[in-house]
Amino acid sequence: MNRAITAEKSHPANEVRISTRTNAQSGKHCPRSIDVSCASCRLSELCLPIALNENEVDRLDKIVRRNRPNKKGSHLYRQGDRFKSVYAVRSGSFKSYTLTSNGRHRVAGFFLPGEIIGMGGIASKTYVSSMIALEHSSICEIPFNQLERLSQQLPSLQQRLFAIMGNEIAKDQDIHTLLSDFTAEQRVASFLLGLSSRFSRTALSVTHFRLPMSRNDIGEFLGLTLETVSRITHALQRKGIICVNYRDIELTDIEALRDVVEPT
Amino acid sequence: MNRAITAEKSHPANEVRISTRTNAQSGKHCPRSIDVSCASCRLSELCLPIALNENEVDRLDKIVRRNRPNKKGSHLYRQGDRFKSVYAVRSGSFKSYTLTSNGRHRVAGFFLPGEIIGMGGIASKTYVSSMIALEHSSICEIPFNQLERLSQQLPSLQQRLFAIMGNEIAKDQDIHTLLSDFTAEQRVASFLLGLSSRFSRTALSVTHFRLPMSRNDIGEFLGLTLETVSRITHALQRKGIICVNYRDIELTDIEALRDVVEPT
DNA sequence: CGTAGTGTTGAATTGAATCAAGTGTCGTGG
DNA sequence: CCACGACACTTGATTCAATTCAACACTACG
Repeated sequence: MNRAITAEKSHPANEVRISTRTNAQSGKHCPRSIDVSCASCRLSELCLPIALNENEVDRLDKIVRRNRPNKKGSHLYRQGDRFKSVYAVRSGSFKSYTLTSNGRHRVAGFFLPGEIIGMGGIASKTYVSSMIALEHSSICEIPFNQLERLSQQLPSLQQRLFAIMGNEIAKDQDIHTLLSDFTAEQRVASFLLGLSSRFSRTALSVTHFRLPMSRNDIGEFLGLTLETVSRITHALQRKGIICVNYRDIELTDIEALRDVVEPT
Repeated sequence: MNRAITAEKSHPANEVRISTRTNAQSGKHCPRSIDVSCASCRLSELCLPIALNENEVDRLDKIVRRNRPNKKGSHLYRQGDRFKSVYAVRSGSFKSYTLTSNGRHRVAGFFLPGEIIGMGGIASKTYVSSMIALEHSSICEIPFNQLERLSQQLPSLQQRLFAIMGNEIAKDQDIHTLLSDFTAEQRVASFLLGLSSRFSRTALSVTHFRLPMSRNDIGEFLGLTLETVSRITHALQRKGIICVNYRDIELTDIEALRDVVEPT
């Protein structure tokens, strides 16, 4: 049915290499390139640099490490590792998961470009979950003690950090609502809407995207089984609200989808 | 069965008044008193002042407002109110709740002495949940822009704030696990253990305490109905693991309770 | 001392999990 | 480049844990 050509697909993996070419449209570098500075990164309006002036971004830039891209399935860090850095997703996507006491997986969250990873480890000095790349991805590493020191000198950076962390806390409250109040159908609908709005900041289309995660991942995140996720997506399709083809999702009626989450 | 005399009960409500008497045992003021300084507050090892030196605590102390005690059922703030301050619980307890789209309540969390309230509002500049006193309680108000300014000058305060917020993020992940993975029995057991360890920092007994919240509150927090909470607590009692008498809880076999959460 | 609110308990119902069998897709190695 | 095998996904039948509905008991507060 849907032959999706997503933004991801337009960057074949073998195109990822050191590059200094500028992005034709925006004058900003493709975030896949290793040597992109914060000032020239296409994601600078989403990420840490918001509200920093040119000089401040330069100073932030000096402590950011742009590592080699992460292969699909590779770990950024593991639960229990010593906390050293937070990370900003540059391209691709990650999932964080914990191993529960009974040995089962549980997905704690998904992370898309522009989002900050690893803040759960600040207090305990230990990462509280493992982080794994869902596809070929790249990140910026920011050593936290340096970030702390710098935000001591740059009030707007400190402010930005408090805001990012406060936002994380607020977001977790929404997940709490979802898990304690919502039916399976509401959860899946809410999940798709959330992904859509997060994709909208970087992807080509708000209504048509490719899921980077499996049904099982979605289930473990939403507190459902993979079978239920599959059943629900197809039920939503039968109602004409979305169009599913494996990981290819098209939201054909966003209003109806919102109505599933909050019946009016 | 259990005639509980809790720490709370030993401070009759009418004892709460302006006072400069020092606490006989510790030389520190009773946290109920309105004019207790941070330096002399019994909770200083739990709250913001940890890791601050004398001079730093004094400067923090200057921006803290010690408001009149909150009556049971009174609101500290409401969902949607403009964010101005974070609060430290001095005595008593609070619950935060949100009104979901369908008009139902949902309890986001409970807050005990020494814990910090309101950080979800930092990013949006608006409180994301309402906060209500579960009993006669008192708090310290800390205007956030002043706190930000001060932590710009005091590295250890900034560090402490990052740690508190990071801890909040890590804690939310545990709740996520609880809600997506645990059975009703595991949730209740985990909830009781969590309360116990939090009470242990300020209350007289780790194994015997009085719940400040109703079965309905617990249910809304754990994603269960009040009937289920009631059934489970009595099932745990029948197994000899706890002893319930309305809001009076005694953990008679903590090891067995841990075993309910993580079967070995 | 009465009553509204809070908690307990039972029976019936149901939404999602589990168990099970099959189909489709994609990455890999020949 | 194609074929194979592993994995991901779909779909159906059955089971079960928790909800819902309902009636009643206890407590605590004015």
